[in-house]
Parts: sequence; C-alpha cells; structure tokens
Amino acid sequence: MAVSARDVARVAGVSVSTVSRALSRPDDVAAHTRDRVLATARGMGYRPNAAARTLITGRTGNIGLIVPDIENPFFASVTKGVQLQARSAGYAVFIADSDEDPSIERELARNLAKQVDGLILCSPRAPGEVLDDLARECTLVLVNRRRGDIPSVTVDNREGVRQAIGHLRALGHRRLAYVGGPATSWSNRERLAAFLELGGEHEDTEVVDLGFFQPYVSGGVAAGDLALASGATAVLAYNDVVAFGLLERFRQRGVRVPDDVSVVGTDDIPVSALTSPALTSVGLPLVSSGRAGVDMLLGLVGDPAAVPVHHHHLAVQLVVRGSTGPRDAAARPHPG
Amino acid sequence: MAVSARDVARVAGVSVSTVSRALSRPDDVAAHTRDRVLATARGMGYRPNAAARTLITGRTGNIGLIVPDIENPFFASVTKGVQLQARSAGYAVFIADSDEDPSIERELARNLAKQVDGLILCSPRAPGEVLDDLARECTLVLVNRRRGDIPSVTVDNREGVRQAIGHLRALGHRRLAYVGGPATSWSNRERLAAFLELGGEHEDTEVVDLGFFQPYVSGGVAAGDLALASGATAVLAYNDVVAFGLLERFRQRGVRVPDDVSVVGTDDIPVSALTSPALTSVGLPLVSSGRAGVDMLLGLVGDPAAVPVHHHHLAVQLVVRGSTGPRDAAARPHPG
DNA sequence: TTGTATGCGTTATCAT
DNA sequence: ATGATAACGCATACAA
Repeated sequence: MAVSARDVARVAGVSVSTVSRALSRPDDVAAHTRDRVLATARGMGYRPNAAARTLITGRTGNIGLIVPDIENPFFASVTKGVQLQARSAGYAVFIADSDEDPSIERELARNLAKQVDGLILCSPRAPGEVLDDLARECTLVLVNRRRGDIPSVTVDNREGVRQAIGHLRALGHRRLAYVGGPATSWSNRERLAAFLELGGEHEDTEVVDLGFFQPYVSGGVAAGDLALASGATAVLAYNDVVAFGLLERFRQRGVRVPDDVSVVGTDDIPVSALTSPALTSVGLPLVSSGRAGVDMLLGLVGDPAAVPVHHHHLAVQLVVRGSTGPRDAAARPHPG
Repeated sequence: MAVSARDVARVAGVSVSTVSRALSRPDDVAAHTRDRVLATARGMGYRPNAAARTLITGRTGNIGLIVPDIENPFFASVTKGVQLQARSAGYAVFIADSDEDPSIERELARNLAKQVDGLILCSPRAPGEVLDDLARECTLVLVNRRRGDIPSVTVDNREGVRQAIGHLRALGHRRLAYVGGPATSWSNRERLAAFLELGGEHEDTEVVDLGFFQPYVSGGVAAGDLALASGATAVLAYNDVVAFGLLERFRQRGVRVPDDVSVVGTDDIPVSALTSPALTSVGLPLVSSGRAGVDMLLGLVGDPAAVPVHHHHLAVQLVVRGSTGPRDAAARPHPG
C-alpha cells in the first residue's frame, strides 16, 4: 500500500494538516517542523494522492490534448510542443487520438474534461458547433483553428500563401495551381481563399484551383495528373504529405521536379528535408503552436477572471529547398 | 458547477446509492428505477467525477505511456497503437515525452504512477536498474525491450537481421556493414549481436561493424563515408532514420543507390515508403506493439494474482523496396 | 504555529 | 431493491 499523509504525520509526530501545509504552503509552518516533515516524507517516499487532492481543490494538474492522428507528423510535432511546455509547467498531459473521426472528438473531450484543468483541441475538421458546445463545457484552447471567441493559436496562413506565390513568381512562374486538402478543413479553406485572392492580384498571373483531396499521399497522387493537365508550371499543395504524393506521381509520369514543374508544400514537417528533391515548404511553427497553446491554457485556468477572448497568431516562414526552380529550367541543359 | 450524483438523486427521487448503482452495477437495481435514473442522469448531463471514484476504488481507468520522443515516427506509431487499443478498452492514456533524456524517465514514471492503473515504458536507453526499480513500484510493461522478468513486448530483432542478410546475400552481396545506433540502446545491442553472429555463419561473407551512431539523420550522414571506405557493397542501418542519413550522404558523394551500394533500414516507419529510392527495411509491427502492450497491461491489472512473468515476441517482415539491388548492378548499363 | 474538524463525490457496507 | 452511513486522502476554515 502506498504511504499517505497520515503515515508521514505519525512518523514525524505531527498532524496531517501540518504535513499537508509543509508541502503545499511551506511558509505557513515553522522552519524546523517543516524540515523534519519534509525529510520524513522524502524518506518514506511519500507522494500526495492526486485523486484526493483533485477532489478537494478541483484542480488536476493535468491538461488534455485531442488530435486526429498522432502518427501524422504534423500532429506529432504539435504534441511535442505541448509536452515540452506542459512538463516545464509541472503539468501532465492526457492525449486522445480520434483516429481521424471528428464525430468522436466530442465524446473524447467530454471524457477527458473531468480529469483535466483544460483542453487543447487540434481538430481541423470538427464542426464549428461542436467546438462551441465544448467551449461552453470546459476550458478550451484551439490550435491551428479559429472559431468565434474561443481562445486559439493559429498561424498566418495567408502570409504563407503570399510567400509561396511570391517565391514562385520570382522564379518566373505565371500559372499556379493549388491542390487542396479536405473541403471540411479549416486551414484548407483559409489557404484556398488566400491563394485565389492573392494570386488574382497579379495581372500577369493565373491561378487554378484543382479541387479538394485527401490529406494523404494518395491525395497528391490523385491530383498529380490534374496538375499537369492544368498547364500550371508550379503547384502549391495543402500540406507536405500531399506534396509527396505529387512528387511521386510526377516521378511515375517522368515529369522532372523542379525542371518541368515546381512543387511547394505546407507545414514543413521534419521529413520534408529528407525527400529527393527536398521539399520547398511553407514552414509552420508546429512545436511552437503546441507550446503557445499550453501557455494560453494555463493562463486561462490560472486566472478564472481572465478575459475569455484570446488569440495568438504565429508567423510562418517559407523554407526553400530543391523542389522549386526557375520556370524555364527545362530549356537549359541538365544532367542526364 | 458540474452536476453530481446527489443532484441526479434529488431529481430522480432516489438516493445517491441508487444512482451510483444504476451506473456501475445496473443489475442490482430494479428495471424501472434504473431506467428512470439513467434517463435523468443523461438528461442532466451527469458525468461521474473520476477523482472521487478513483479515491475509493483505487482504479483510475487510465494508463500511462512514456516515450523518448513523440516526434520520432517510431514512437509515434507505437503511441498510435497504444491509443487505439486503450480507447477500445475504455481507458484514457497519459503520455509523457522524456525528450530523449533517460535520466528523467524515472521521475516522469513516478509522477504518472499515482494517476494510472499501469505504465507502458518505451525506453530504449534507460538503465536496466531503473526499470527494475519502477517495476517494483508500479504495474509496468516494457515495449521494445526486455529486462529480466518484467512483462514486455518485443520484436524478433534476430530474425529481422537474418532476413536482411539473406536478402542481401541473395542479391550477391558478400561484404556487409552494420551502422549501429547508440551504444546504450537495447535494440541496437540485439541487432549488432545478431548481425555479427549470423553474418559469421557464412564462409563466403564478411561482416563489418562500423560503430555506434546517433539515431538521427546526422548519424547516418556521419556513417556514410565509413561505410564506403569499408568496402562493403551493402549496409544495414540501425533504423530507417539513420538509413536516410546514409542515402543523403551517398547522394552527396555521387554514390548511386542501389547501383553502387544497397541500403537496408530497420523499423519500416511510414515515411520510408516515400523516399527516393524508397527504402528497403526490416518491418517491425510498431502499431501492434503498442496494442499488445496495452493488452498485456490490462491483463495484469485485471487480475492482480496474474503471473507477473509475461513476454510477447512479435514477428518481423522485411519490406523490399528500391534501395537494394544486385551487387553487380554497377557493371550494367544504367540511365544517365 | 499547530491541531481539530469538516467536506470534496463517489463506492461499499450494512440495514431496512 | 433501496437507503443511510462510513470511508477513501487530502486541503482548508477555524479553534487553540
């Protein structure tokens, strides 16, 4: 059986409340008593029972994180950030993987809600109304999504698209295509809108929306032929994984990247530096997003009177690698 | 404020005990009473307080998972398996990321121990004594590592090495090199030993141990030149990420894969299918390992009298892709 | 400064 | 079959 505060009290010759105080409010107890109690506690390997403490204080010292797929490098990186920041603040983290099924995220959230001080929701595809409901039920922070006044951490998708378009135009590309993610994805809606609007600002540049695709390699493979048929010389993909699918399909078709067509991904997940060619990508601060989400959440739970409207918008930075090149590269000599 | 069993009892016109029973042991309550109570509870949005329940039952309904780095695809996949199996069993999972620092894993484990029914430890590098200590303090299952009588889920590393060597010999390779992971890694010790022993069984085949390397891309990059200098025509890497480093360094050096040298990775993480060339890899059942760990753990907590010695050894399967080819390929014409 | 007493929300024991 | 009551381990208000 585990050692309780009562055991420590008995051995140290004090009352349970003194043991409790010695640990949670050391200043309220005499120095010598405190030292003796703490020494005894340590010697006996005493660890306060979290359940009992939670029952009375109402605080758990835990936070919850819900992601669609922990195997997806995007969410793995966000999770990393959450982990790092939570630990440095002394919080433990529950994590629930919805396995890409938005319909169960609500239930997962409610299950966790009772055991955490707050919840971080990284849920690109859950219906907005579900987010509203959950925000009413528990302390909530959205990551990579914004919905009304729910506290959220987002990235500057519009600026990312702007950088990508600027980069491609500087390389001479004048006909650009966008390979979208799921129609229900919040980020995709933002990026698509930005692509059409910002692309349309240039008289000499045409933009093509190739439609919605699954956010997997298969989605990119499926979009590959459409991209070629569109006449675009450069393609921006919803995310890096879709971009990998494009690279794969282009390779199958004998289309060279970047000589024949340039490809830009989004997210800059760690593996994007390793493909061949390495992927030019709109770099999102994934780990930082997780950290910022924790900071925001702890700020909210720390001060219940804090203004519930809070948004954090993080900067993005295009990372240029081998998958983008000049439009006229095909006309120049190349190895092989 | 949240609705408690007391509130439900008042509304339903019964006692708290009946509310409790209606939810946890429905058979002990009259059908019509039960239905009324359950309907009321649902209507009021009642969710039992986990902390209070834990306090009296001693069970949390949670399990803990400790991994060195959630951003590493290997651990992300294991985590996925843990998630899936835990959820299907109605358990929530705490996850702690030690950020590759084995010295804090013990503390992470102890922090979690109080809030979980059992712990899954995926810790390739923690000292064995730490594992022994933890196993004494809480219900523990090791994944991808074996230590004494601590319940564990492992994969057949030896068989994996055997398949890799067999594959490479079938392709005509007779001088094989092994690029190791960290000296402290349990898996690496297993694989290295198997490599030296199994390779030595063939009169006509030489095996070379290139030493220990960091389990990152940088480790593979660092090993690349040694591999070439060793005269080996095929290289087996500690894991896929190290193999990526080899591919990168070989590309820099103008060495073609698989024409000039063949490369085999280990783990078959999802991204290994996406590189160019795609990576031949000893496929480990990562998701299944996580699931098996949960099964084993729940078996242990379900029956406290269960025999504490339990091991699960999972099969591996070499996945052949583009990074391995015949030894004499260089002599044949090739594109370019 | 320290001890005593109360209660957090639930389950378990014992009456009824 | 149901209700009253104690107990889980701790934190806190209050008394000393």
